[in-house]
Amino acid sequence: MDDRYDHKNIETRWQKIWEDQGAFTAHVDSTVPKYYLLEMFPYPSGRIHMGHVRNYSIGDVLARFLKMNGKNVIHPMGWDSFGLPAENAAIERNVPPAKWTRENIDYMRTQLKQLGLGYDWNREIATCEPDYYRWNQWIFIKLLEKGLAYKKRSSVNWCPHCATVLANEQVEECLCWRCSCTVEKRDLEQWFFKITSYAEELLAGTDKLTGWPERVLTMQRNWIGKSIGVEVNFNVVDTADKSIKVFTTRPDTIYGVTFMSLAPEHPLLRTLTPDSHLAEVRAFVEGVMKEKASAGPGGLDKMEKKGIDTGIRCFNPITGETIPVYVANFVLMEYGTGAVMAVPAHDQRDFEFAKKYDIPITVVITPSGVELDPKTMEEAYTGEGTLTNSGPFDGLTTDNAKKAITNYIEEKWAGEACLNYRLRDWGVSRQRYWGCPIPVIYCDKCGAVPVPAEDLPVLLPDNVMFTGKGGSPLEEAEDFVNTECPACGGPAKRETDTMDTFVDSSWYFLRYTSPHEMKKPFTKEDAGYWMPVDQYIGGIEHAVMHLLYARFFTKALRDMGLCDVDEPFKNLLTQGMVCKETQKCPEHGFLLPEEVSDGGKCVKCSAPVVTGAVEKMSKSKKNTVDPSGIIARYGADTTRLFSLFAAPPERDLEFSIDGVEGSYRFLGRVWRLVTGNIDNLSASEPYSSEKHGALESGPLKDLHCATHRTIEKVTVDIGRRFHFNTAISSVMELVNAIYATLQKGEGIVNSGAGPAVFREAAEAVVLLLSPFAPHITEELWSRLGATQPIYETPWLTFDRDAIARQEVTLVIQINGKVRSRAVIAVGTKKEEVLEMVKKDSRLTQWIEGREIKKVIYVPDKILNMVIK
RNA sequence: GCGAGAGUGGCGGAAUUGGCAGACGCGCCAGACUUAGGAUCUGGUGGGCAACCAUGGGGGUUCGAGUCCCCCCUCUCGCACCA
Repeated sequence: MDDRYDHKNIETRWQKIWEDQGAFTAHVDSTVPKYYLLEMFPYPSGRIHMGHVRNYSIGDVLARFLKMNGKNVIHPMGWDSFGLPAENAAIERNVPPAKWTRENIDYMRTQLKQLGLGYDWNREIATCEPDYYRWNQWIFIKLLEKGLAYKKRSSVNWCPHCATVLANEQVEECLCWRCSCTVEKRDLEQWFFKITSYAEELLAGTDKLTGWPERVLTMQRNWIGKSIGVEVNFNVVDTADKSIKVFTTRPDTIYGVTFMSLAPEHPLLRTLTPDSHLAEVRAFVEGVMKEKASAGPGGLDKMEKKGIDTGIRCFNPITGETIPVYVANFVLMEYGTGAVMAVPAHDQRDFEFAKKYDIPITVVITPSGVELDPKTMEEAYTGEGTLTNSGPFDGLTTDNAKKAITNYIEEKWAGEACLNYRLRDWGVSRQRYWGCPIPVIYCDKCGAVPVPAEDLPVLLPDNVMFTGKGGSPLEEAEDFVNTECPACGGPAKRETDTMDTFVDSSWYFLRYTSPHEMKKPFTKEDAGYWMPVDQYIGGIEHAVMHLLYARFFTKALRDMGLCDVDEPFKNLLTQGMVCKETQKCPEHGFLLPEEVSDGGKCVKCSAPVVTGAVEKMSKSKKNTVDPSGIIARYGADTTRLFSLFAAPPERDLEFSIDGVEGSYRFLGRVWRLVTGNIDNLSASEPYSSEKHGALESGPLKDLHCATHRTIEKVTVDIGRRFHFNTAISSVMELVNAIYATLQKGEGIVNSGAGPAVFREAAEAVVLLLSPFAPHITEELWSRLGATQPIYETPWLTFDRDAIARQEVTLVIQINGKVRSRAVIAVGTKKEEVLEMVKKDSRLTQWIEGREIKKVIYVPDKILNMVIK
């Protein structure tokens, strides 16, 4: 008997069959409902990690399930293959980035195939290939024509270590998101995409994305940061036409303004500060700048609020009062107008500031029933209330006053209502080599000229030097830089910046629909059929940047007439992280498993090793697991099954080798169930009541019922809830039930309808398990005599009659405590149940001599008697 | 500080609509087969001798609460001087 579960053979064989037969090739077919399933494509870093395994296993379960359910599934895969690591490899190991990247892609593609993932590899794309990035450039030029791409000099975040510009989103608490070194400010000419033009639509869209997790939507709303308010001009005293513009969301408090605060970077400080205060203001501003630069991570919020009087005075346009203008360290130049009208009574920051510098506090909002006294107030009152000390507006509620005072300000030409967004335009320039060249040529006569569409792509030159000295290698590539002006033919120079790699990933899902199109990024027909992505799956780390940019691109492309979708991703699933416990030596820090001896000692110093917290797998914590090793030892099916069984997709997954063993054991159990009974199973066809007659009560009927219940549960769990862990557990239960039936006696499955019911159950196990463990199930399916592979086999439907029970166990409670159970016919009436209860000996001790005050009866479920 | 999510056996996790808490798996215990077992199969396994007690803690609603309401604690994530 050498028919053991040989995962290696089975998996390579079926992977070849799927590939040879083009099992997962997708074609447009308007007669079949389409389903676009997409997982975030990986950066080709060299090897896949457990996070990929999890992400792609989740996707593959859905792809296979939906295909079996009659959907025309498109399930593509590709490579987000521009980016820094390739360049670092070039600097450190002298490998050209293109070579390094392509080799990584080849290796990782093999790894993905080893997992048995059902991708349409005909649609594979790599963003670093010219036939992809030429369309990046094409779109860039379109954006330029539409006024959605522009260049401006601006202060940017500069990472000295990575020698590049970072987007705001790539800066976390003043540190570079990749290398964690302190980010500096630099002034550079940068290309920007005008995402702010779409701020309102991007925000409004968050209310329509009902298939997205609420927290992702919240993060995007926060990021867009819309606020409704007024810009108000405060005229400067002793000048004819100078004014300072402030932005406020609280026009209702304008009668309470007692001073104004400017950001230290505010340009008017230079021109308006009187000579008498100039030296003092300059010293203060310089001090604050220094402090900000050295504050480091999270330092800003800990900085003490301070400021000084600039000597400038201006008029409150509504009250006509003269107020002092301060410069304050907590006012942000980046937000609003960089100037704030200060209302100490109703803003906590202004309150603290006013207390510190003895500035008057005027109360203009009265909360209901409380009189505020500026002398005794200990904090600002920021809530709603009724206006007071506000001239004609006294007595209005805050809400009404906002509207009324805004109108009044507009009537007096003192300002206008406006919306303000925290969202900034998207800076896309990167001083890097391994990215998509920005298709612009600079000519002394004609200025910045876009490269004509027929000259695309602007190819990345491969004869460049990597010195690692900072700056872009493209700047040194003279063949690349020196060119002709497309407009006048004169000598000109190319833009040497490349695009942020988030540009690449902002439309790749559209390219998948027309991966071989030569004349356009994609065709309207293909996109029209396949888009939007029905289900997108990926990590929560992309909640803001990638997903917001992709939404922006989709809308911009729509407005260029290239496609008809408003939102690219209908449903979004953010999977949890893959974690594992860490091991730590007090002396040597985190340890690899091989650095821990059998006795739990550090191999370097013999100190006892502490098993630390369960944390996200990362190289620095030395708690990673290479999926290749797991696949080699246990097989792809086991690896997939484990990563789907140990936790629901959206939660974190804790890796455990014992759990992997458990999954492997289960597959072995399924294997033996089918192969060990193959003669019996082959001799029959699945049970049907017409052919085999109705089943009498007993083990066979129970097994038939369990089979159909499992079909129902797995169908719902995969299709509606994405709870693969419970789907798998219910298949395990069915397997247990089959074994238990076999245990009850050989005769049961050998005679009468036995073989048919057994076959039906075994087929259900194989088919229901197939999205999770596709190889072993294909193998067993063919051994069961199937002529059609599982991926072409329809999903199982369940028989309502088989599930319907004739009898149920009724729980009988006394005062809410379970005291007995009774098997009753479905639909038994309350009176009949009460009759039975009276005869139940387990209940007499509770009921006898007591008064039954109340009886609650939930048919077929529970009977609760309240007694005294 | 604001917002979101979570807290259930020794562990990962079930419980879909307020109705038997702990499915399924891991681990552990016992047994069977066996030269052997890290294979396989079978049984047991929240705590407590029991009545009973148990879903982070405390109140409440209800015949009945892991599930609903109020207060509090802890953890994770996101945002954070946003005017």
